[in-house]
Amino acid sequence: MRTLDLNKRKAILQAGISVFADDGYHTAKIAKIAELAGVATGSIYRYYPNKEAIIVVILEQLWEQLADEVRQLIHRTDLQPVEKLELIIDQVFDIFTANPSLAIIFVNEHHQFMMKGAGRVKALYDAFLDSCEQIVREGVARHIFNANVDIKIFRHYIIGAFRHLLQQWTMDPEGFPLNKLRQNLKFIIKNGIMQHAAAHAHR
Amino acid sequence: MRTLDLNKRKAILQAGISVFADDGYHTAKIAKIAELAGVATGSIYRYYPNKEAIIVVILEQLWEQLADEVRQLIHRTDLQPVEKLELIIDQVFDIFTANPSLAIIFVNEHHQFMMKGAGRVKALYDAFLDSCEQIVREGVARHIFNANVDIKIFRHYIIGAFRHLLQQWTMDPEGFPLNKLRQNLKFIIKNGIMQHAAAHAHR
DNA sequence: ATGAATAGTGAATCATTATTCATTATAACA
DNA sequence: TGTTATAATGAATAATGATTCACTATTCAT
Repeated sequence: MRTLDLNKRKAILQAGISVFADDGYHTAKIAKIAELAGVATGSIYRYYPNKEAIIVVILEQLWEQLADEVRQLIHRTDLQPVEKLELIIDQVFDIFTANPSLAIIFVNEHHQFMMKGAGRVKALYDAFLDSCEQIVREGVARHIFNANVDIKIFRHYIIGAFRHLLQQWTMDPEGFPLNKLRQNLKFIIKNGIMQHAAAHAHR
Repeated sequence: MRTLDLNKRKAILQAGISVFADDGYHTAKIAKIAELAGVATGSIYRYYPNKEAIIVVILEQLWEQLADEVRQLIHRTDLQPVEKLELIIDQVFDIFTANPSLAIIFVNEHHQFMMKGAGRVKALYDAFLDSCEQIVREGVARHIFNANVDIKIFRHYIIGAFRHLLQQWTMDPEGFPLNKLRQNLKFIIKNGIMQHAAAHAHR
C-alpha cells in the first residue's frame, strides 16, 4: 500500500504561499500552484479537498505559531509589560521578514477567510489577539499603560497599523525597511499608550 | 436622438456600491448589480465599459471628495495642526458613517485596485495622504508634534489603524460604535505624536 | 517476485459569468 | 406625426478555470 508523500503536501503548501502572494487568491490558478510544486494539477486534490483548503491551512499555521509564542510570554515574570509588547512585535516582524509572501497573504487575504469562518482561522487569530490583550491589561492594572484607551480598540488599532505598514513594505521594501518600521511602531505604540504627564493634558 | 440617462448611471453606481460591499468585488455579479439598479444586464455596458470600471469610479469619487476637503483645511490659519488633524478624522468618519457600504469597499477592495494602477485611484489617494502629511509636517515644524516619528511611516500607521478599526465596525457595529472609535483614535493619535515630556524618556 | 491498494496524472468535464449583439423600444427632432 | 438615431434588452456566446475521473505507475506487504 502506498502512502501520501508528506514532502509533496508541504511542497504544495509552499507553492500555494508563493502563488497566492504573487497573484492574489482569486486570480491564482491551481495549475500554477501544481506546476510550482512539481506535481500534476489533479494531484493537488489528493492532498487538499479544494483551493480554499490550501490557503486556510496557510493561515491556520501562521496564527497557530504566533499564538503559541505569545502565550509563552504572558506569564513570564522577568519581563515588564512593555518588554513583552516589544517582544511580540519582534516575533511578528521576524516571521514576516523570514517569509515576505506570508506577509502579503496576511495583508491581502486573511480578512475574507476569517470573515467566512473558514477552518480555525478566526479561532486561532482571536487566540493570538486575546493573549496580546492580556498583556496590555496587565500593563493597565499595574498603571504602566494609560487607562484612557479602550483596550479592545487599542488591540485592533495596533494590528491595523501593523498590517498597513506591512503592506507598504511589500509595495516598497526600500522605502519602508522593516527595521525602521519596527522601531517606529514600537515608539508610536509606547508613546500612545504609556502613562505620561502630557497625556492627561489632552483630555 | 436619445441621450444616456444620468440618473441611470448613478443608480448603477449606487447598486455597485451595495453589491460590492455585500459580496466582495470578485464574487459580485453584474446581473445582481443590474437588477438592483433596475436595468437589464446589458445596459450596464452602455454606462461603464466593464465591471472594473464601476468600482474604480466608486473609489475615485471617494478619494476625490476627501482630498478636496483636506486641501481646503491645509492653509487655514485659524486652526492649530491638532485641530486640523481632528477635523480630517471627523470628515472621514462622517463620510463612512453616512455610507457604511463605502467603508466596506474601502476596507476590502481599495488596495488591489490602487496596486494595479486602475484609473486615478492611486493618484487621488496619494493626494489625500499628501495633504494629511503636509499638516503633520506643519505640526512638526512648529514643535507641536513629536519629531522622532517618521512622517511617512506615521501617515500609513494612521490610515492602517483607521482602516482596521473600520473593518471591526463593519463586522460588529454594536461592539465598535463609530463615535467611540472616533474619540479613541483621536486620543491615541495625539498621545502618540504630541510633543510631551515622557515621550523623550522612552528613547 | 507478485499483486493489491493507492498515488499520480492531465485531458475532459462542468459550472460559472462577464461580455456581446441582434433585436425592440423610445425620445428627440423635422 | 413620421423618421431616425440611439437607448435598452436579455438570450446567446465565449472564456475561464476549478474539479473530476478513467487510466497508469509505484509502493509495500506477503
